Amino acid sequence: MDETLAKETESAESPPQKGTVTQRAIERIKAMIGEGRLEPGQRLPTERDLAAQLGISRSSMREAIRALTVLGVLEARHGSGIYVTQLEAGDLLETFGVVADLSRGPRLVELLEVRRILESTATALAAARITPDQLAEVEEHLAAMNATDDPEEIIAHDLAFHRAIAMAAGNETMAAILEGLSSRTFRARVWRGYQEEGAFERTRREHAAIHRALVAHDPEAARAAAAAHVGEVEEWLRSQLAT
Amino acid sequence: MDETLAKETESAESPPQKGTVTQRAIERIKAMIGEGRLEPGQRLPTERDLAAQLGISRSSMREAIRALTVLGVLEARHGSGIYVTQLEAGDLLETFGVVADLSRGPRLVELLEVRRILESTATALAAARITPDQLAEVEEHLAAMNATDDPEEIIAHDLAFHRAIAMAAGNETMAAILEGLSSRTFRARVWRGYQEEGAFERTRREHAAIHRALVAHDPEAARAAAAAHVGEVEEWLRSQLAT
DNA sequence: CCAGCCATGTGGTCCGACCACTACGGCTGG
DNA sequence: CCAGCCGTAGTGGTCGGACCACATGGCTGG
Repeated sequence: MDETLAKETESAESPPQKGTVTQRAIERIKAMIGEGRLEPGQRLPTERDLAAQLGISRSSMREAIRALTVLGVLEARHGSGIYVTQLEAGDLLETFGVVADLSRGPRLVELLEVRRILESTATALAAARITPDQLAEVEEHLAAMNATDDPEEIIAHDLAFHRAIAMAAGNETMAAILEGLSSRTFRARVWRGYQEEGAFERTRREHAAIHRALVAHDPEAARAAAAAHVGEVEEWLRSQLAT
Repeated sequence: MDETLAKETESAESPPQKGTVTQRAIERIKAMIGEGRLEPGQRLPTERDLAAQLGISRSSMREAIRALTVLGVLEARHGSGIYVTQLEAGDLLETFGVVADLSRGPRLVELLEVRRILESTATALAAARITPDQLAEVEEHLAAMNATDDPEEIIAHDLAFHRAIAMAAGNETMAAILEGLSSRTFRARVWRGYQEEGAFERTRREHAAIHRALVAHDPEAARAAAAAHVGEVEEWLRSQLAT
């Protein structure tokens, strides 16, 4: 019954001891992926095997896996196994939405400032590169947004409108960041108050301006229109804070 | 064998059933913070109490806590308790570094493109707003970087140089994002090859140009210098990919 | 030959025990 | 009386095992 000594014999480990066991496991797996020993889409060993390999309990290994799961690095399929995600921008930047959801006050303005910078550049790039097909999708959402007065639907198409433009800019990473910066709950929180001031008409005009610039393939006009569009919301939010 | 009915009797729960128990716990805690029921810095109930409150096991609750910990929302202090972080930009955007570390190939270029856009704007803002104290810190790192030839130290001061500028721009969120975009391992990976081409001299000149623009409080010059600085690395990396 | 069942293996959940560390308060010695 | 030590209760961290829910693929029976 004296299994106490069994622990001492394991002293031949490489990393002496730093941080919690789970934290080390997270780093180990991250390193495996970083070094290319685990390819995107590849299936990992079972939780039980992984735990055995790293010499930790299954509980700790599960915490490590859960952590990497919320980070968008791993994906667990019940009954099937654990897989490495495609490690695409969308996978890894999903957590960005959490930042937007939990930010308040001054930080919301900072977030919008970042969005203004990125969105204006993305829209300018889109104006130069957008294809007829992509332009058609943008127009589709623009029309759908003007055809309804259900706030939910308006927000959804507003989001899709900007997403389509970001995609046309040809930088998936930027598109994913902007997606997070405009996450559903974030928009809902801001729009509630913003729309009460009859800002919908102004929004419609601003969207039309952006659309015109895209059709004309005029990057500078697109940049200005997009910056003004986000800037409007930004200024309104700034004024709200002063209250 | 008919233990099937035992499940049906539990129908008196608030959330019917969606996703895993742990996932629900994560959302619940996130919601508590979002609704303001948990203030930054506040201490949470013990793991055991929290698990009991949500009607789940301690194991599942621990996974939820671990998930929120890696997201920078919670902080667990061994022997003391679990606390909500200050929810500042730095806390929540720490995970951004993971994206940079795990990205490869074309995505690295996209990442640098985002950085170029943000860094150039941040540097322009800094040129307009920087105070003598902040400028002194920038110069300190600039001098330290030129005074040594230890690659590790150079990278460290290079990072600090840009961080100081981002801080001077007055947008902590942007600074935190840029910090993640220039994470240690990310820089190390790129620099290894970049410096081999004797790019250090060019880097030094570019930093000097940025510094001059800051001293002159010339936003446009600062924007151009910063964009060129990041653009150089970007172009080099792009050429590497073509190989 | 094919549909449907079932054995197997996987992640998901729970339990209970113990360890490592912190914090706090009482106790001791000056 | 006070300072400092020390014990103790309480917390997060780790472990091992058991069982459940689900996915898969082979097998069986038609």
